[in-house]
Amino acid sequence: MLKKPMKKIKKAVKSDTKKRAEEPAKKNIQEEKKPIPAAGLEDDEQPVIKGPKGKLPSLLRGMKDVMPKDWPYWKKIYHTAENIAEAYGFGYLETPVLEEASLFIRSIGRGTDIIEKEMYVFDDRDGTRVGMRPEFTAGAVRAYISHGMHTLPQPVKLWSFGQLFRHDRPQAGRYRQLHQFNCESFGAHDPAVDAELIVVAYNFLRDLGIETTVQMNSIGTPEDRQNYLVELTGYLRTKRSYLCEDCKKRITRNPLRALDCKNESCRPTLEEAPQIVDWLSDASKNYFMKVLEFLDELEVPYTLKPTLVRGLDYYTETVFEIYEDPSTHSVRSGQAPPVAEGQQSALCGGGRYDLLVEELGGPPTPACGFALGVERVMTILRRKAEENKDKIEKESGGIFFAHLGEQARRRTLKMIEDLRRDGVVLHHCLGKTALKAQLELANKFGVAYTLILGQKEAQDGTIIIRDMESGIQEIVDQKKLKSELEKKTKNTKHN
RNA sequence: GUGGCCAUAGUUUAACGGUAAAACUGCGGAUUGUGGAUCCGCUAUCGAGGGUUCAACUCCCUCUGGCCACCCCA
Repeated sequence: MLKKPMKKIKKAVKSDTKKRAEEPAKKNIQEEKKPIPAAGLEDDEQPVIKGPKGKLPSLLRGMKDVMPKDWPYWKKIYHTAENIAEAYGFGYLETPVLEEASLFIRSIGRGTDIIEKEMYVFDDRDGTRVGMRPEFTAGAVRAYISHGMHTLPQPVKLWSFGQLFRHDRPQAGRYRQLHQFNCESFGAHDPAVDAELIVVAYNFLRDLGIETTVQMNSIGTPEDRQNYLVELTGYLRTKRSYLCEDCKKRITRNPLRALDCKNESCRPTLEEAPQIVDWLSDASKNYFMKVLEFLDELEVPYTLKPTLVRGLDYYTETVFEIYEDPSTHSVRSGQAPPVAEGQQSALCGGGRYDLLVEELGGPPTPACGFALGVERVMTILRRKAEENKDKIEKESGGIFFAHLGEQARRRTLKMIEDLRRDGVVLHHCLGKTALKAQLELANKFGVAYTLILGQKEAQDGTIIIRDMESGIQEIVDQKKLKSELEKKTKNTKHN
């Protein structure tokens, strides 16, 4: 019925775009791309009812819709995060997506990629320079200070879950709008705090069925690090000719990254490079040892990774990253896993930042935290679901309500309303009159039972309950419907 | 930000320098009280713009988008 009009609309759309295109045909593309502040609104303000005008705006690069079929995964991840965080005594904190840009710049650091090329920054209508949060810590610190949380019993433990924005080049497991599960612990300089955070992240992943290993390092105090960097760059410079092109660039840009070089030819040189551990003060070394002891105690598997540094400026002492344990990947002979590319990137990263609170204007407050990439976890869960064919998504169940005849149709809504109030998950389609069509739908929804209310039943005050698997039907008094359903759904649940 | 590969219906995939084929899904139907079967019908001017050509989805360029590597990060 709708086909013809649709076709017309589509054609109209096409010809419309063609006309538009023809007029400014001589204009080059750059001109068209110029921001058109007022005109930008015009299209949107047209009444949409008449049909689409022009091309459907595409999804912004690096953005992603969460579709109904994705939701079971999201739900699972969110609830796992919630359960874990609250079990460990973290309180939920939600800070705004928008903050003064300077907050992020000051905390993350001017030279970092996140600030230099990834943060979404713009002037608000009142001229305030605002940034969309590229990470959680800065906002949490701001909240800690501005709400005077240092007067609360320490440590103050906070967890957050939400979206972040980074104008990065999209890739598998990497988006411009991303979600993180974030935990912070303020006010305690205590190895147990670091260890607890790691355990929270580790257990979260384990609860989701992901086996991981933690990579640990300490980068000491800023002074330790500075001294070490001088030494390291000095070393790399002397060995310059032995290094690959990338590493040569890294000497000035980010010497610590060079240590991580995957290039075989660099390895011998880099293995002899000075290690940061040797440049830590005794206090830092001691502290780090204690963190590791706690991890041993907690039976968290970890490896030491002297090359581990974090990309954010505020870190001090303990830093860690969590990766999926490669040995747990089910390897299919010869074939590369289809979706598994995200495995190389860290699922979680974090560390201690003892100076940040004070730097941002708060009282001197040690702190530690981690961030966990939800999309990356999701990639793994998806892959696992595919491999094991255990579908989280197929939570079949629920009930379909079919009706037949005017009288029944009229009563249907009311009955559905009552059932819903009792927590029954109901599907129905009042628009369809044919019972056949309704049963077809019921089948597609995958419900366990279909209720059939026909003319006869409507008059008798009865209703049919049809078991969709066996096809067995029974006629029940409408008044007994609730109790009958309860019985049945309980039974199926126990099965 | 740099480099490589890619872009056809909702999805997965064909073909061809002369206006596109199929599968799955969806919707409608096969005389309104019975589903998961079958059959029939409908749904794409081929990501966008420009160029070459009598003619382009098919060749070239630009843009946009996707994937991957680097970079970086979660």
